[in-house]
Amino acid sequence: MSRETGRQPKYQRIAAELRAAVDAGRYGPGDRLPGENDLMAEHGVARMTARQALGLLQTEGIAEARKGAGVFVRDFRPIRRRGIERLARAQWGEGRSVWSADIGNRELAVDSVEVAQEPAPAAVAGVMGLDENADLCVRRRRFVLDGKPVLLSTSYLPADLVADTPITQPDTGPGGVYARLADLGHAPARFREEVRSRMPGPDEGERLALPSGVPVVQIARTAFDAEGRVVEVNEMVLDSAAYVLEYDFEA
Amino acid sequence: MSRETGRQPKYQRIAAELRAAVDAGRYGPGDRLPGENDLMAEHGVARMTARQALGLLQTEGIAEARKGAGVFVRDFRPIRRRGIERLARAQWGEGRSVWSADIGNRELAVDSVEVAQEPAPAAVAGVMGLDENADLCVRRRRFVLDGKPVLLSTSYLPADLVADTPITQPDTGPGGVYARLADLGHAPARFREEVRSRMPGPDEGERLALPSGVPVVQIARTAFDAEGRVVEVNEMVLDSAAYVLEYDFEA
DNA sequence: AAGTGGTCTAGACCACTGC
DNA sequence: CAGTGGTCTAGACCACTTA
Repeated sequence: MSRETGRQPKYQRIAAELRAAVDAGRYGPGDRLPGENDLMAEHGVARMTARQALGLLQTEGIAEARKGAGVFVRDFRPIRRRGIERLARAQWGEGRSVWSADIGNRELAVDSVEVAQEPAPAAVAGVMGLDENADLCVRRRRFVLDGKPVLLSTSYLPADLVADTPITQPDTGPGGVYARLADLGHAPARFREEVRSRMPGPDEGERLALPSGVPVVQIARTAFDAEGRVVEVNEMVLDSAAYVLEYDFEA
Repeated sequence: MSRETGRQPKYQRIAAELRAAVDAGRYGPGDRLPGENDLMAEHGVARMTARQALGLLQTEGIAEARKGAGVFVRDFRPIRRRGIERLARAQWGEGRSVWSADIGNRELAVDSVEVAQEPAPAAVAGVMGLDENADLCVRRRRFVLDGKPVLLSTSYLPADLVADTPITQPDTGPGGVYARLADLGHAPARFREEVRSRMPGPDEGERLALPSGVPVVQIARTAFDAEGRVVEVNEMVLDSAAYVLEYDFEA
């Protein structure tokens, strides 16, 4: 009878109903939601309308479609990435975090490494105070957690600085790139991290195996040595559903 | 003749073509892109297919639809938010940033203030070490830049600590909440910021006037006084297209 | 083999914007 | 008022997953 639906598109009403059901716990992480056919029958709408409703939940990161299988509730169990190790644990101790996050038994591993010498992208050249097209050593890595890719890292270093060092090799040895920079007398002394968020490009979405509608976090980390020279720029692209970034600092 | 299109859906091909045109600068920020009717004619596809292509660009944050007007190229001119003021300017100086950002003449202003006493949300109660349902002073604010809302801030403070102080008033006086906490002998000494990104809920999208497909950045800032007591939790939701977060720190 | 989501068509009506 | 994007229908074929 009634018609108390208000002036809201059908697909939004359907999405709101499903969203409420998830919030209320009637569907938990990993559970299968009603599919297109279910919604068409329940609400008497066309396929495209049911799709719009389910698409909205995916856009919001609540649900994830798996071809041929169904639409499922996503879970959010992020890695906690501490930007400032020095302060983190010592001063506070654990347990005072807003978002719980287990790193626990799960293992973060490098999936692929690629080292090349390339001309500097404009933004990186600007930060380093180089000419565009000046050569850089570029290290690209992909990190996987439990088999799922979660982080793309592209590290830029001045080619002249790192020539003929292990930094130009896939395996940089114990302590990694920063230890090798220290060997060269250019240990990083300060860092600047710039953080933003956006939707992935098609290439990034693929390399991170992202369900559609999941944003990425982009971190541009600049490393300065004691003299203030920029010795590295590292551009990272993170699956936003996989990470919480933590920064601890003093007033 | 040929059929060298590869095995890619039409709407992705159309979107890729538009994306390339934007990247190549053939469409600049604010320019109008070909609309649904244009794409239907040019590519000989149905309306829904043209819509999918344009929808993809919006999902990626490249374009923004304006009802009745057209689809336009978005621009990204973010505010630079410095997490760690103490270090930022003194040690480096400006100009070594990957993403340029002007704050310049544009003014960040508070749009609405709302103060209330409410029971603690579970996550906040946990951080503060309180019982759930313990009363908190809750301050909700919205910030606008050039008339566009960019930040929603919800600040939680222990009700007993701030009772009968200006903190319970909309206007907290010079120096704001932190100055008043200092007056009480609980000046914040340390901060923890937890940063994540996700798609906005429908309410957030509306309150921030977000075009569809734009993610938000969520910051949970915990303030500790010198004794380690949690004196404030501030949950912020930012328009990701409006902000770059910067954190400077030492190795 | 049955069911699922992914893509696509060819129509339609509406509200809104811009002139 | 003409054009735009927003919503919606009623079909269709395909690739994929699950069993």
